[in-house]
Amino acid sequence: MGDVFKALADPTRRTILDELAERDGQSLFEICSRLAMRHGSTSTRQAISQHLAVLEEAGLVRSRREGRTKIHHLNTEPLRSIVDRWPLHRLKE
Amino acid sequence: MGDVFKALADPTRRTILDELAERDGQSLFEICSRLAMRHGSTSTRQAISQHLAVLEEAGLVRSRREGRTKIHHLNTEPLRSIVDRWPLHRLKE
DNA sequence: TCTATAGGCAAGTGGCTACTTGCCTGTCTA
DNA sequence: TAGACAGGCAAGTAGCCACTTGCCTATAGA
Repeated sequence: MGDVFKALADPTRRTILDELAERDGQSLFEICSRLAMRHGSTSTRQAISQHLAVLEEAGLVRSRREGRTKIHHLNTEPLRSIVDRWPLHRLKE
Repeated sequence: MGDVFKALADPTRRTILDELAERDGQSLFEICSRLAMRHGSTSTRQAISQHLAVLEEAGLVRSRREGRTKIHHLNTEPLRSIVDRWPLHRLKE
């Protein structure tokens, strides 16, 4: 299991999570084109592919094969480890 | 303002936040010794100092001077940007 | 079957970053 | 005021990481 925090450290990977949060279940090429169109990304397919691998290692993205395409899904459950680790409940003191 | 995610990417920095969460308001030397004693850290004073600077840049640590010592406080408010960014409310679906 | 499509694998490269090292500044106390 | 104590500054180094490049595998459709 990869490091969730390290996976989140890269801005491109965070944008990928944004994109999947907006439209879940995209293929690699869909993510590439939508990232370029809507987020002004210049990353190549290989770069995105490697980023997705890191996100998958960290458990933030799950994927399933469908023929020759690979569908990617967002999984925010690992983020709970961040929320639970430090006390967030100090609103006003 | 520094990058909160990048600040959290380093395990040593996360341990510093753990330590401050347990006992808030410590000096640099206190953090150093307690990190070595209780967390098995081997980091030098300078390393810790630089980590604290990164955490302060990210707003996760606030500090105030008290004579020749510098007291460090935990500030978890920047963590909210992580929690609010992606939908955490998918418990079972 | 041939070709286009969707994606994977692996080596190489440049830049960032954590850490070290050495020295310096400011503050308290005897 | 001298020395100990708390911390800062800055240059250098080594390892990691994002990205590229080139080639390969597998599936779908004509």
